[in-house]
Amino acid sequence: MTDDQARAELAGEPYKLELIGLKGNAADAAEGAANEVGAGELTIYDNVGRGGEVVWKDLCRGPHLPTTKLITNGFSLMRTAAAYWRGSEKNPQLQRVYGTAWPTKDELRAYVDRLAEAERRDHRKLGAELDLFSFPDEIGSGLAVFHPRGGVIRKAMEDYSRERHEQSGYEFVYSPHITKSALFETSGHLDWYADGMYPPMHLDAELDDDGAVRKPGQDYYLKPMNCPFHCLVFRARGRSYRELPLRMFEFGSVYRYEKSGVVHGLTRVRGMTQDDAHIYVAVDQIESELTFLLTFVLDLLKDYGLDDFYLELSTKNPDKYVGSDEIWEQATDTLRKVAQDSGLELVPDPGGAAFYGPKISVQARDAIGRTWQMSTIQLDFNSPERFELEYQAADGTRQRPVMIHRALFGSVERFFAVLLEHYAGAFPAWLAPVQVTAIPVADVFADHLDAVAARLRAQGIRVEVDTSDDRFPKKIRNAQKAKVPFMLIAGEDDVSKGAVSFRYRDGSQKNAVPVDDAIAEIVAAVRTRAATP
RNA sequence: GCCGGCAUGGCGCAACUGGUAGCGCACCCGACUUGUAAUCGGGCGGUUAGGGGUUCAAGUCCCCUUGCCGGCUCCA
Repeated sequence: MTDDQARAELAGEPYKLELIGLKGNAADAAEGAANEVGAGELTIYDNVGRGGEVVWKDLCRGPHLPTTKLITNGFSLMRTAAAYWRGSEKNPQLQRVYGTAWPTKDELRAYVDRLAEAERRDHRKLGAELDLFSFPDEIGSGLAVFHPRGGVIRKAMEDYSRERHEQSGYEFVYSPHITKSALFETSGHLDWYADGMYPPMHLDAELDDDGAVRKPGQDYYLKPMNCPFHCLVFRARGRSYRELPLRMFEFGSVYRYEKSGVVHGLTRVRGMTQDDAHIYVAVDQIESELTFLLTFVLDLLKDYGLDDFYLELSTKNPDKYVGSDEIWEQATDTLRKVAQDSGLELVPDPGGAAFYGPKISVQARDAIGRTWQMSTIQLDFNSPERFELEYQAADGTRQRPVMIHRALFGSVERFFAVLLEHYAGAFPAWLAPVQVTAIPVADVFADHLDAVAARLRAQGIRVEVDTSDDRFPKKIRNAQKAKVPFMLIAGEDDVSKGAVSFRYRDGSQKNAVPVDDAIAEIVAAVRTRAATP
């Protein structure tokens, strides 16, 4: 039908009238509205009740099912929520009702099961159950504390990361949590991202009795990023081309004032620690350094147990960038080449780049097939300029380095959450907060296990002997609930043979294992960093 | 930030249309000394997130604040 006919039919529906007005509008199509209204003829479908009467009618490109009876078996309403009209927060909100429809009841059930599985693995729930971390209200939204058990995991994660960075030629730096506003004026963050920062701490000016300024007032900010500090480290003395690539690494804690509605467990927080590195390279080193870096990143992620990746290439947002088009193009081409050479799937993300340069991000699929954005590798032509970074080249000229930002975990908190959900709390032995629980069948056998535990501890294994007043089956249950990878059990039989019974987290068991063998197996399992059933 | 929902001991929950907060687990004490996911008994613990209001009376009703959950938007 024509637009006018449609307007007449839907005269009482302001939003529908707006859609009719958008039909075929090229400008809106470019913004993604093309999916809402096609450019062809308008069609309106009548939705008919049991008696054949028209219950309501709606614009729809169609086609429609002749009857909803077809899907009543696999249909379920899931939830309701508010959504902005046409996806813009400037527009009014409408109530959106979410439903899901499947060809069969079984497929619906499978879908609902997947949701239930994701809920079972929810890191917020596991974090409380396993006593890993919490978000006390008194501290504030999006600000976590790690409990001892979570702290052990986090320390193991960080220790291994440090070890690998050290082997790969990174140097460790440290920077403060707050800084005068001047630093973020230089970096440009106050211009672009002041809204995302915690508001400043004002220090008032100090005046002499005669009113002269003795000490000017000052604004201090919590840092939302580490890069400006690293640039200052670079600039702290003259640099030579011989030092490049110069790789600076820091577990840097940053604070970002995320909007109240977006904080979520450990995956979206207001205070976090980034495993942040900034690499300063000469222009002709970009490609080789990126290749080296991507290999490093993927290898390390694999060691933490993620092995299913694809890459995303985020390119220039035409409304939000600095630097010349030429250098953007060149950098984007280099990133694309390195990504393609990796052999991984490459997905474009047009307009997704930061204002200062394009990036590659590594997306990882977890144990139940969900994807998480993990590491990012970003090129930055802007910061070296703003901070006037220079090095002396072989020919004696002064050159400007290019900066590469990269975070491998993204943030330690977020990576912690991803691993917690990936493993559903059953961390591999090297990360498990308690690696071995030793359980005597009766108190009299505890000495035997104490001796075994002492030997394990000497090898750096985290082991506890359960000498509580609980009865034996309860102790098994407790260790099982805590998802401890290995249980060593000793009763009369084991003690008389100088052995232990070796129970795994999956419930399987080997009896009469000589103590030496049990210790060797545990030490080996921890050192290989392999997943533990 | 926006829309909607929610907030009861550490955790999970209960308390009819307003009528002086209960249970399980955890924790503490005692008994039991046990062969593979919960031994028994006793006890501690809450001014019902915080503040204000309505009422003879508020966990229950109203308002504000804080926080959480589901989305939207955002994510340097």
